[in-house]
Amino acid sequence: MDAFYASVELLRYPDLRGHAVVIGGGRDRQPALQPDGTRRYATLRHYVGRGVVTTCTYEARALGVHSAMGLMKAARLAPDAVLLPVDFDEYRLYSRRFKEAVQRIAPQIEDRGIDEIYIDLSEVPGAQQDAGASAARALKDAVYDATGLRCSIAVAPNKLLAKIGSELDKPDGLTLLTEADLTTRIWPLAARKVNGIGPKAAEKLAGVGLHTIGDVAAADPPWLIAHFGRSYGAWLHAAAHGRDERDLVTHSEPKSISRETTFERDLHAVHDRNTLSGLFTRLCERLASDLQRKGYAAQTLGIKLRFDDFKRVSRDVTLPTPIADARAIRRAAGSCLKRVDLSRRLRLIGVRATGLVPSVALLSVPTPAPIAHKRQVDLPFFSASNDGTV
DNA sequence: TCTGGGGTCCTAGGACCC
DNA sequence: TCTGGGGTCCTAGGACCC
Repeated sequence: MDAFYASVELLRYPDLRGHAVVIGGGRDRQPALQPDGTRRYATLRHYVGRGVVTTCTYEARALGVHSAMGLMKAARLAPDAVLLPVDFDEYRLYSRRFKEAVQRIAPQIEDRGIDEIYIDLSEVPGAQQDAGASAARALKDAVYDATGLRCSIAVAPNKLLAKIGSELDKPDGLTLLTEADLTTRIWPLAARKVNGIGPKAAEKLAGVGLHTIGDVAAADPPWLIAHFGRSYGAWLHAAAHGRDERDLVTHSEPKSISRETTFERDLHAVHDRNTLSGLFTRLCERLASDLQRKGYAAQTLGIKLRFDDFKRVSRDVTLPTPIADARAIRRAAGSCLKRVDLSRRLRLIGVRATGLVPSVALLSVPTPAPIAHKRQVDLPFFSASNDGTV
């Protein structure tokens, strides 16, 4: 989907169409309705805080603003850009709508987050004609009819090329790629355009003179393996040659559920003990409610901390029996916290549940093994969750 | 005045088991 | 005075993605 969050906001605030609009920040910045019926929007000018740009309109991008940029920096580049708060419930609603519209045409889809999917066209009637152009156009039309939103589609022999191709003609793009296009259209692109080559790998590649996908394709495979490891090196070679055998993944269970928060100012474990403790408890409560709502209990609980120097640590603990209630989560997370040196100020704290088991399965579990592993924390064997399950 | 929040996957070492 | 060869689970950290 093109500039997804921003485009959803434009449906709600059509008077912002054509303006630089940035979605991001935490605090409520809901546009105020004035007596004359017009809306008054907050702008980036004078923004103070630690928020980042989640998405922005193409007009804002033209000014140099992009996703993940700090709002303070964005404010310098585009002081008059409108700043809107994120509204995930609304985006999820539109996400469902566009995915359902696609699914009516092509039932086999792989979810890649709120605004992105892979679609298997191989069984879709008519998709083999004109290299998939009319099928792609039908999908774009269906998405627009269902949501009023534009998307960019690439039809390609595999997921790797489809993903690269979908970026080539944004916004409202339609790209058709075959293996014959590899050398002319893919190889000139920056290596970073490959899904799986991130900032670190791109920097390392550039350090040895490999800048484009074609550069990587031309590199000697044993050399790539020697420098990037057996698995990643071999993958780099295959990816640069447009090879990708991955199937569509149409169903998956969550592996982890987490909640985290960045403080408005850095907090110290001793000096800000009460504030920190309250925030920590609230995170555990939100995590517990997420787990219960989604029907999971966690075998392993962990914390994530980010210090004022941006260094990150994590600790986790595996429990004798899965838990989902806030008090047990708070206790387990608290035991993790005790294992960290907290002399530095904290910037972020997070709680994470892994080893997820469907909570219905817990009903048939017999008495948990009473022998405590040395790493296990001393916790009650049973924990009752809020919905009454044990 | 830097740098959100929610995820996945991989690696690597140590404990432990057969 | 020499210490195999598998395997799994747990923990910590890091790269990457949306």
